[in-house]
Amino acid sequence: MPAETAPSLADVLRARGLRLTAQRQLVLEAVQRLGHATPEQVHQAVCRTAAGVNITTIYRTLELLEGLGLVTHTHLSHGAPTYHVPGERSHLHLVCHRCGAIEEAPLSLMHPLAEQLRTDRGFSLDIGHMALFGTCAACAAEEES
Amino acid sequence: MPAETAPSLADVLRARGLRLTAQRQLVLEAVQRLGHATPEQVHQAVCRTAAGVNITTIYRTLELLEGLGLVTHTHLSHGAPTYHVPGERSHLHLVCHRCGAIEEAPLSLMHPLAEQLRTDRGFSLDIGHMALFGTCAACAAEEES
DNA sequence: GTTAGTGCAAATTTTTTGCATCGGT
DNA sequence: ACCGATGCAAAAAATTTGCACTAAC
Repeated sequence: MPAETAPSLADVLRARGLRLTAQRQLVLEAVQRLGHATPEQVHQAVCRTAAGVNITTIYRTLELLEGLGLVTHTHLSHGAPTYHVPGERSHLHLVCHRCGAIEEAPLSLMHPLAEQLRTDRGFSLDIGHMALFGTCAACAAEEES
Repeated sequence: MPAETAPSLADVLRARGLRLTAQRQLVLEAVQRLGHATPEQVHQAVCRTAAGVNITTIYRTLELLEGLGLVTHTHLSHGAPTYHVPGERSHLHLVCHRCGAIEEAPLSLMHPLAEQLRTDRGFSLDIGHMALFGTCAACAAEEES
């Protein structure tokens, strides 16, 4: 088990004098399980276990967890922020601007670029989850006709 | 002057039986000039020339222009879609998740990756404008402390 | 003269905020 | 018991839709 990947929620919270609540556990768990999900989707997932949880709490909790470094968000396709656990289930998203399809690709494709950015400008690419936009093979074929 | 970069708005519209209006000209012009801008910013820019233009028209026109391939949108940092002319003023955006800073980098960094994606999976990366997320040098330094 | 395009207002959708209550420590 | 966290309702943003009027063709 990798040492840095498992800072327990309880510990992180306690370290800052924050409280461990069922909602926070559920939200983190949902984000981990879903891989990448919008606040809406997290809400639905959480509600499947604890029906009464308010959407407001989801937003507040996601924001908190992000501040704590336990989750991050990126923007896949259309205006919907999606949250995920850094380093977990890592892969690239190739989002087709034309048909909206999302395919996944191995993260290793990014390594050379990540390396160069770090060397050249000290910028550490978040390669946890990453969205790249373009035109998928199918749509590219159509456009040529 | 590159041949493919200048399909006149009038021509594109006429080809589809659509009408050339002042608003459409102004919106396209604003997107070109601003480089990358949210609907809101486009609205403000347009209103500086033609005060009465409604935000609704901005949304509708951006959608139309995107359908015509004259502009595209991507999501920089926080939930705000930004529109730009494909191939124009091209550069990478490096968005810092921590402090929100956006720095620009030359597009050439992406070429190897773009090449590989096209070869491997037929995916044409939209390298017109592109946002990469991560931690900037300044924030990375802070985090180490 | 036709009919697409625009402006306006209202409806939706998404996210944020204020405040009383509840529950972790 | 204290004070942070939650739920609820309402506010604030952001985006979309319906419809009558204007203007491009």
